[in-house]
Amino acid sequence: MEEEKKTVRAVERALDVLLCFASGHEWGLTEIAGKVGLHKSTIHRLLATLEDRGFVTRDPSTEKYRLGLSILELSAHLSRSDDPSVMLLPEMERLRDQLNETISLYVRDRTERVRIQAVQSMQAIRRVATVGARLPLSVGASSKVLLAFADPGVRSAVLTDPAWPAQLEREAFAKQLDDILAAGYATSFEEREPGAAAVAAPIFNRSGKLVAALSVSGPSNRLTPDRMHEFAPAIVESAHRMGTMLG
Amino acid sequence: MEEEKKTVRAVERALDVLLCFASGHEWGLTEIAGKVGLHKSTIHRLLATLEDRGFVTRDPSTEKYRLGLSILELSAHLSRSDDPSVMLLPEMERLRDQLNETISLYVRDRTERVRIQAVQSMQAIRRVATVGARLPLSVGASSKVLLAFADPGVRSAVLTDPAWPAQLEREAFAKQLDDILAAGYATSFEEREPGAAAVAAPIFNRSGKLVAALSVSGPSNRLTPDRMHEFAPAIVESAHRMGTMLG
DNA sequence: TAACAGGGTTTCATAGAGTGAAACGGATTA
DNA sequence: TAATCCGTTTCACTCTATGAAACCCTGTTA
Repeated sequence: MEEEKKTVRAVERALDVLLCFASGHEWGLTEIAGKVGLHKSTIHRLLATLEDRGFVTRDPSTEKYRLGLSILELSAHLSRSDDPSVMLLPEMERLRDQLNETISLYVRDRTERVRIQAVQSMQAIRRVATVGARLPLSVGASSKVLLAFADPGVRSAVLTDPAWPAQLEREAFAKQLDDILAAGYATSFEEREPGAAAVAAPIFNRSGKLVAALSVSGPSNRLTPDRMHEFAPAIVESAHRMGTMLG
Repeated sequence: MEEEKKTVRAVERALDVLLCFASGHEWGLTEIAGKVGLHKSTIHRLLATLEDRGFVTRDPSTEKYRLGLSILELSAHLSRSDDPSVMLLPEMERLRDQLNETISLYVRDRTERVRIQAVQSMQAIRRVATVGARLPLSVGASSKVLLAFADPGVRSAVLTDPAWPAQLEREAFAKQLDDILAAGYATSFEEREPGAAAVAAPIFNRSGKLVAALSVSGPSNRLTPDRMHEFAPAIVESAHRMGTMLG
């Protein structure tokens, strides 16, 4: 049962160090060593390398490490003109203006989902959504959309992943996904965060492949279950229109 | 004369692979191997590692590599609330509205400068500036500001850097920097790019340390030398106001 | 149809690169 | 002055990253 990994350990470790900065923006060397479970001297060398290439910098005042400008440089080249997160922005803004709630766009990345675009509601009480956030695929309306409408192979692969939460009853969850598949959209009510609710619909490209989930989220007192089902047709239609904009 | 490098070679190479994506967004394995000068199999392993951690992905259609969503995740945590690029945005927009030219914010990163923020002119013909761009420190108004007002140690270190363009006459350049230091701002006319001109002024934080250069740039027929000197006081004043906003 | 070319993938022996324990140094606090 | 708590440096050992070569595709040329 030998798992042949064709990866480079030192690089894996360095990238794990970088990923520490996905939660919180400033860490000391020892803190990072604790987080990734490696010896101080190892982290020291990795950080020196990352710093040399501009991926991290040391804050002059606090002496702690933070992300460097190379990340900025790379992120500038992330979105291309045919990128969904750019192409779909106008339609997202239109939908936001129509419903006046926060609109997010999620894609699946292995066994998680990533928010690749968001436009905020204008209301005083609103869902605040940061682009780039990485969330579990096990809860939330968009998660269920990303699983329900995925290729069957993807769905079963994710559900049988060892990292999948064990307490979640697979039978019931799979049943729920089938219902969503039939309904064409998903809702969640205080599922991931108390006080928050969301409706999500799938976006397919022209060749019928699931590319993203479009979600409308807000406080649960405004987005009641009734209200969400009322919104659903508009969201499904908007998601459909977005699909036709993609290759 | 052994330079003791305390960095990790494999990680350096992996980061160099990532930095390939700072120019152009899509590369094949062999192309990358050519760019960084390593063997195909080495690049293959490094890319597999980067892909495993979500730093690159393969485009399903073209089979080429491009940046992954982990970059997006990290870039979301780049700008903090006390980040100049966020703090100074309103004032940059105000200045743009006043002069109706493109406004950029540059910081020095070792022997280069990086555009950390930009707001575009509304005119039909305008300077288009992408955030994150990395430019040489040897030409352009902002470059000269970043050097002229830097600590003397920094200035001489950069000017004597082996990578500094040899044809540039150091004497004359140093003289020019001193003039800029006296004037309080710098201009450049078709210096880096034909048809483009710029004025730049230094931004100091409350403790008097140079933190960034504020630049106004546009087509050289609008930004004539005369016009730039006319604009200068407004730009210097705006830069000064920005400085008071920073810690 | 065979030969070729140009991408990506896999294997493998070898050297030398990365590793972590421990010791060191420099702050800050008791 | 002792005691912490970081970050830095050193060093012997082992394991890991390396690149040459061979291999596998798919598409192109003769």
